[in-house]
Amino acid sequence: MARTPLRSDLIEQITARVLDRRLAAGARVNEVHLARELGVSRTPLREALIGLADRGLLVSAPGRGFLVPPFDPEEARRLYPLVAELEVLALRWTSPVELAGLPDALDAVTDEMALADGGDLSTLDDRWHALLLSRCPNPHLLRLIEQTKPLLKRYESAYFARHDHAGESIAEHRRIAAALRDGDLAAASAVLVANWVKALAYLGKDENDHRAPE
Amino acid sequence: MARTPLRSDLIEQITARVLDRRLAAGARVNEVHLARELGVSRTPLREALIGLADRGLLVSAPGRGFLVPPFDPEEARRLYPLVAELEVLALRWTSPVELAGLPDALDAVTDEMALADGGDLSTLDDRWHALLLSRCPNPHLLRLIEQTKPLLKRYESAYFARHDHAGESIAEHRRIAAALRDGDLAAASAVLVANWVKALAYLGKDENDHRAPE
DNA sequence: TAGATAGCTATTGTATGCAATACTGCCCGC
DNA sequence: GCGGGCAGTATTGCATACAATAGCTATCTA
Repeated sequence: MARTPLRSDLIEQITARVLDRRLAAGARVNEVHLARELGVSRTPLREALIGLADRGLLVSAPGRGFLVPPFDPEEARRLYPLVAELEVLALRWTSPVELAGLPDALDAVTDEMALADGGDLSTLDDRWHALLLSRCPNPHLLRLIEQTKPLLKRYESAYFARHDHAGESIAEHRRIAAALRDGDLAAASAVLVANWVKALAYLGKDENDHRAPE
Repeated sequence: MARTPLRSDLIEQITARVLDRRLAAGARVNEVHLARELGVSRTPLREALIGLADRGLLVSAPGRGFLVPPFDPEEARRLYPLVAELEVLALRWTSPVELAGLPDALDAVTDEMALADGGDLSTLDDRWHALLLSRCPNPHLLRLIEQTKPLLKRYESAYFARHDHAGESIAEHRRIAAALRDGDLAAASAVLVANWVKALAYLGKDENDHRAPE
């Protein structure tokens, strides 16, 4: 038998398709077609779809299967502060000594960001945030964060591509690391929230680009 | 076809079985037996199990199916503050005018609690908290809370039964409602967190009763 | 011509079937 | 007596089959 269930791989693949809009916002998911395309049967595919629906990346319409939720500026306005506050909470629950050990590693990733361009930026940003939270001892909080971020990334995918604000974001990352070095959790949290809010602000500029074609 | 998918009912029924320990902590879930017992086939049952595993109420052991996670005092110590902080966040994001409209309805539920006894207390407590959060405009945060509470309830089930602290909890509920009436969000939040933390403290007293039989 | 309706197809929701792994008990060797 | 290995069974994971609804098209009616 498979030592890693098919549905795990499928969740990743389908998530990728939602994020890069091969599965368009507002579109229904045809189980037979998608199963053919992914080379699996409907059973594990449905299991994956259910998992994604539980996380909110898909919605289940009884009798009509699953569909990709339409883009909704309001939803983005709710998701960004939510992730920001969850990350702050994770920081608050990380022991000071663990936090003190993070800044060097964080800055190393930031250095990479300064050299990288375009598509890599988003990946490195993910790595940076994952590292920031990596010492939080509350696995349930981390699970909630991991479940929520893909929803946000759907909106964020255009952020790094369209706006040349990488420098700004990088500077904020360094400020957060510096604050952690000083043991100033409040300052780190403030900049962290600002970082997320700013991402939302940039997003708002071209929110119409994200609407469902209808 | 079913207008409400079977898996929804199954999730409720299985959740109930986990909470009242008909599905014991640490035990494996036998899909064939459980499907027979619930009168459905394995397919929707598995869908329900996967949904529950996504929420953390079950864990998936590749090749070995699903099992009920063992009780872990450490986990309880993480879950209670998490739910407390999430509820505070929900309160923070509820508009002041909406909040001002809540206390009367909240106290009505509290009145019921004062009259009720035993098993009903937990249900009423749930109703009270649901009402408290009902005006929060962030559906994703509410979803996270709803997903997390069952995990906590597994630990909490002994709380209301074993300790005669109902009066204390009721008093705190009234203090929260009063603070909301005064528009004092900080005070309401503080008591709310204290309420959750106290629940955890009581829990700790007989945590050994919650261990898995092994 | 616009709207309703009936029949047909597409698609989902559930059940069953099949293959591979994990568990159990027993036997054997040490 | 005890641990390792082997055969048989139990159980999972995936695939397929079936039944019922949702949606679409075309025709009919007003």
